[in-house]
Amino acid sequence: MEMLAQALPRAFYSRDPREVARQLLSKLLVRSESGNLLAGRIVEVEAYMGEDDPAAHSAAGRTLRNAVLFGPAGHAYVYFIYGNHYCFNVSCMQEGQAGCVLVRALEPVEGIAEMTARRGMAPSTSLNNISNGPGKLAQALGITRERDNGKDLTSAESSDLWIANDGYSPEDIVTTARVGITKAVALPLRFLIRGNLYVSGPRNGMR
DNA sequence: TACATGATGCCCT
DNA sequence: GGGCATCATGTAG
Repeated sequence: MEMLAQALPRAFYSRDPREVARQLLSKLLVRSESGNLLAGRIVEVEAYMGEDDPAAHSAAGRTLRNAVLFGPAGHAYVYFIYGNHYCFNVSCMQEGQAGCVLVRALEPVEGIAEMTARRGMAPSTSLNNISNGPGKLAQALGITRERDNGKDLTSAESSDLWIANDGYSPEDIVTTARVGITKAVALPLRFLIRGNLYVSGPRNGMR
């Protein structure tokens, strides 16, 4: 699996977050950890549009925290939220323009025992409770702001975190409103694989 | 320097 | 289905 998988190039991310979001479905998010691989298939994402999107961290312009969003595409934007959780995003667009994709859920593929342990769950934990949410998947892959914010995701050689294409693509994509935000709540910018068992909470537009 | 808030998850009822 | 932990960041004062 890993041998055939190729890291997605920067050009993949250098475009509209809505397009990047849809194209990221079924790709692999991979962590290399002292010789071991932790990997999950991306099954749910959300697009954040930059300065025109009131719900985006970049809405009020560049700050110290969100600087990665204004840099080159294909880099990790990781932030700490609610005093407990990390959220993992990929920067999009050209340098100078914000915009990103939040990865909200993964289908566990590789290193499942390790991911389960990192989540503090029993080995018998159901597979669909390991990485079905942005905070959960960050914990499962050991993603933190300190370790990963700003990291280049386009190379498996120079980074221990990247996104790979192993040839899969979703049969059907469901589009819904985004989850957990208070501004621009109605925009249809959440995308998930139809019928997938590993997505977070709401499997349709209702919540 | 102080304060309000949040792209969540878990536990309780 | 609802309450709440917990803290980094940004903005106001």
